[in-house]
Order: sequence, then C-alpha cells, then structure tokens
Amino acid sequence: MPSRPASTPADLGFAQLLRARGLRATSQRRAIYGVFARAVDADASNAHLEAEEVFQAARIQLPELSRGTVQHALGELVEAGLLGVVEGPGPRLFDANVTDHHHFRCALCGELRDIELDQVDVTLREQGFEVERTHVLLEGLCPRCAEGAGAA
Amino acid sequence: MPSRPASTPADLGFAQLLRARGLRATSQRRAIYGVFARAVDADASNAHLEAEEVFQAARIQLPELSRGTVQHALGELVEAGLLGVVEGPGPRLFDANVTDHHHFRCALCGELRDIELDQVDVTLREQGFEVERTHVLLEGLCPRCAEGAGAA
DNA sequence: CTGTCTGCAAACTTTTTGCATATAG
DNA sequence: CTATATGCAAAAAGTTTGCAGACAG
Repeated sequence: MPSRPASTPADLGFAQLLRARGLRATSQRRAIYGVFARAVDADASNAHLEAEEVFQAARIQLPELSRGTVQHALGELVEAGLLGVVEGPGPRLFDANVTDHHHFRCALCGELRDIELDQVDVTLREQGFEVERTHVLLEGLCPRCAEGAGAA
Repeated sequence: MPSRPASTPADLGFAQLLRARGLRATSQRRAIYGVFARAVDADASNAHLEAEEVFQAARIQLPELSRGTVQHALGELVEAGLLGVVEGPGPRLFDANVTDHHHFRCALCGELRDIELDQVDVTLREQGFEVERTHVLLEGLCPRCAEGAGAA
C-alpha cells in the first residue's frame, strides 16, 4: 500500500466541483473544505463554523494558511453554492449543508442544528404575498438538553 | 393656546416607560424614539431602521446629536425591551414592534415587513425538541410588488 | 447635588480590498 | 506560460468602550 496520497478521492470530487464553477483546486481550499467535511462527519446537523474556527482547524493541516485567504475562500465557496451562510449576532456562520433547510437554536447549549425542510410545516394565512422561500428559526431546548433538564 | 410644549403627551408616555426601567428621559432618547414613532405611523409593518438612518432622522430634530449616542441609546432601548433587533447581512435593523412576530423580505423592493404571529402556522414534526419560540422569515414578493409584476 | 448620559474619539471585531508573489491548469 | 489564488497588510464597516463635561431627577 502506498503512503497516503496527496489527494484523497474526496478531494478529487471537491476539485471537480470547483472546476465546474471555474475555480481552481488549491491546497488551501481543500484544507478549508476538509474542515467542513470532518464537521459534517462528526454531526451532520450541526456543522456551523465561523471563519475563525475554520482558520484554526485548517491551519493544523496547512500551517502557512492565512486568515485572509480563509475569509476570501469562504466567500467564494458560498458564491459557488458549496457553502451556506447563517447571519446572526456575532460572526457569520458557514454551513456545509447547502440544501434548503431550517434551523434550531438551543437556548441551553447554544448549538445551532439543521432541521430538514420536511420536518416543518409553514403556512402564511395573509393574502397577497408570493412566498418563494421560507426559513424557520426555532428556539428552545434540543433533545439532549431537554432530556437533561427533564431528568434532573 | 400656548405654543408647542417642550414635551408632548407621547413623550410623557415614553418618559414613563424609560423611568420604569431606571433610564432617564433625555432629549436625545426622545428624538431617537420619535423617529420610530413616526416610522410606525407611516407604515406599522415596515418600521425597520438601521442605526445610521435613526441618526440621520433624529439629527434633523436635534442637530447636536452624535452617532455614538444613537448607537448607545439604541442598545439601551433594546435591552429595556422598547425596541427589537433584526440581524442579517449588513447593519443591524432596529424594530419598533416589540411584540413577537415574523418577517417577510421582498425580493424585489427589499423591504422587510412584519407578519403577525397569528398569520403564520408552524409545526415541527421532529420529536424531542422543546420549542419555546419560533421566528419565520418569508421571502418572495410583497403584495405591492406581486401586483406590479403580475399586471406588467 | 449626584449619578446617569452625552459627545468625542479611540479601540475592537469582522469583512473587504489592493498588490506583489506563487502556483494550478 | 498565464490567469487565478495566496499572503500580507491596510482599509472599511459596525459596534463597543473610556473619559471629561452636561444635565435629569
């Protein structure tokens, strides 16, 4: 078995995604996107990272990486549709889940979790609006915290 | 009839609200809150102002007013529960509508309008969450723009 | 009078921009 | 090779903080 190749199969897929949008597959972008890949792997419904977190994590793998490049690359990945953004108080959160979805913010642990579109029903009673997109932000206790609070 | 008094009846009400929260009723705060009062008056469901807009509008009435004071006062009014905040891309929007409500962003004219709570039904199918609050952001065409686009 | 608030200005935080160099294709 | 991307550093954009003097209560 050869030692670990410079590009993993996953990287190749990512490179193709980039190329398809006229972007080059640099080691920096691979490292940055890799951070999200790992975050999704750890918890698919909670992969929301701010630029600084991405920078810190990607830097482990690519020490010469700069903050500016991360900020810039994140912007490009968003524009390319490979990442989403969640605005809120404080720094922007980047989201590897590009499919349209809702969010749940836990009041206790503070985590922002994705809620799939089909898990929420929304209807607007008021007439005259042409609704194209709906984003729901739910707040309360996530299952883990609700259980902890209930059991205590 | 005496000439216009220094404090209007509305101001007195505002002063009481402030006093009730241990805040002093200064002319700056009255001017700032007055901007929202007028905005609500003009269109109750569309009174979302950024700090700079509040500053510009309040300055007409109180030319010596400073940006810093506006920013500071807005923060206090929010903390006191007299104003709400809407985060998004770009500067924070301050909202005179303190009741819990949803929002509609028009893709055409860009306006952010309030949607009353009872105009939207939301249900979360996924189990285990304890939902305390729900905020819906609808995007599409507002009645005015939808009509314009449809009629064109 | 006294403590809060204002005005001014500087500090901070996050994002954007500019330019010379490096590198993907 | 050449255009794009990076790194570095400065600039922007918004918000927060500090301090001396003003003013509400």
